[in-house]
Amino acid sequence: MPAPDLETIVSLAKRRGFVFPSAEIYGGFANAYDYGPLGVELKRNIREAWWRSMVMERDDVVGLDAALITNPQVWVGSGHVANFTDPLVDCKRCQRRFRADHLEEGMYGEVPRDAQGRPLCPFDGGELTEPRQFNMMFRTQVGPVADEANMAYLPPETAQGIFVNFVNVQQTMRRKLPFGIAQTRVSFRNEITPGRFIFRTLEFEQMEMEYFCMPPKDREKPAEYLALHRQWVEERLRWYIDVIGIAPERLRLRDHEKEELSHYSAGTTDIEYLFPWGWGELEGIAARTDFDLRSHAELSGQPLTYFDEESGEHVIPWVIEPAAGLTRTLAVVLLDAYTEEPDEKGEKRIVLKFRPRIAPVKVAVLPLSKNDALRPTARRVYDLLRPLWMTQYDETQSIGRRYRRQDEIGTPCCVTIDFQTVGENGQPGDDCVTIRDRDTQEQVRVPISGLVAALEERIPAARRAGGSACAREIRKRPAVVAGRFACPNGRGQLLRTPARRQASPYSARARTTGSFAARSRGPKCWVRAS
RNA sequence: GCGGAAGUAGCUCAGUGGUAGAGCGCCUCCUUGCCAAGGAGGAGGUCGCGAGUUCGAACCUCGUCUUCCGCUCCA
Repeated sequence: MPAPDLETIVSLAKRRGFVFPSAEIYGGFANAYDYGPLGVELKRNIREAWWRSMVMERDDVVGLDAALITNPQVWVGSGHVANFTDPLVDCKRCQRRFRADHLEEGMYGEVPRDAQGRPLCPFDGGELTEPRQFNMMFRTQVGPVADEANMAYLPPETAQGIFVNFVNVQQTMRRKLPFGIAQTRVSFRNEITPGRFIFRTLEFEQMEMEYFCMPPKDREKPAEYLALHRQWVEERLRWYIDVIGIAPERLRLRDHEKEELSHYSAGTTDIEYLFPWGWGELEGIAARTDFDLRSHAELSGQPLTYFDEESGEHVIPWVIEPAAGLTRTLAVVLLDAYTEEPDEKGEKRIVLKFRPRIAPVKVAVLPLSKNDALRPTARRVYDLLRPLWMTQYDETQSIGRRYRRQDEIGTPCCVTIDFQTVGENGQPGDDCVTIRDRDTQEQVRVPISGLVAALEERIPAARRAGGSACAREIRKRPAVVAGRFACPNGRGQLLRTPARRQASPYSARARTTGSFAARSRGPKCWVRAS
């Protein structure tokens, strides 16, 4: 079905406790949202799925959690103090807004000018306001005295905490290139533009990884480096399709144009999603070269280098950065999971078809009716499941209504206790319950003693540290079909054919790089979770 | 930040100067034995907030906050 419009999702998100406008009792606050009981679970599940794919299941990436408020020099070294500032001018006549530097750089062609040579509005020649400096970093101060010496920034991105810790991590973890450092945390940007729901907010959570590799032999033609960038682009695209379950037809890759590239980047590819308002960025995979390490080394005076045994030289690693938006992914997951289908009576059934591992609530325990005979057994089943999965118990109103409630929050399995379970009219119960599937609405009857095993078929096992995939999902995964990956969720072929494994671009580190390739491309990654 | 539109119950909305409303949802009781059944009852709104006009304002005026659309911006 086509993607729902944004209002449908915003309304559902609030009605069911996923996302609330922030501080609603005080009239709200622009570009800020609060995550409700289901939203926090959904967010946590996405974050954990990322961490699992990026850190736990890999042997070449380690984690980090750096301070948010830190030495402001970090943001000088990163270039944000200088480059995150836009001089803005407005046309007094038509109210259009421009960046003063864009006018001077000829982005609008030859700009009309007044007698003093100052630029005028390129559209109607109106007078422009004086430029106002606008830095998108939030400032605060540390300690009781509010002066410039105590000034600090809230981080506008996640990457810098990783760069400043490069040597610490590399040495304590005894890492050889290539390796990565991953981090998920909140970032802050003083956006002047209202966002669309949680697509653009003042604070947002990012999931970033910096992948450090040997510098190319030829800075100008870093073919191997760009090939590694391409590998990561494909790896990350597959994550959205295979792990999170986003429809491939609503995902695309977009390479940044030269003019669009950031000050540090040798190339950036965005993974975009088809939002209700058009394509929008979900994740950017940037080839950051050695910009950050070099810049921090120069400013701090500390060498941020890696000693290459083979050549006997200290080198500054080059970096690939897959930077994903966690809160954006959450918006996409809600949009993409939303389905409406007619039921038998022609009524609308709203279902959030989350992947089981992403679903905020995994199981609902529902006695067939609110009857004292059913309750003790139902509570016993609830107590059995609660330590294993996020579980809800509901006995109010009709069973059909409760199924619909669970459909609307995307609960994959409902466990129903009926009179056959507990027995009636003097007949003994069979101690069996039914499991009702969210998507097919089919039911199977299983003994309570086998309930956990039966649910593990459908839901990733909570006992295994969050679980990666459920048994049924793993069985569904075709490895490689005729040399091409097929999509495990049955939605067709992936967008790209995996290239033949090529000779390692980093001959000195062939083994490590090879393991990257095999892991990301080979069939192993499909069956890993079993 | 500019222009336009909007803000009334949890959600969707009606209500054009004179008693605050509907449907759905939610809660309780009864009923109900597998996909949003039915009955009875109930909670919940100083109509975004503040000021003004008026005998009287959800309604008119101004300000303000928030949201949406369009610009603009987006390392």
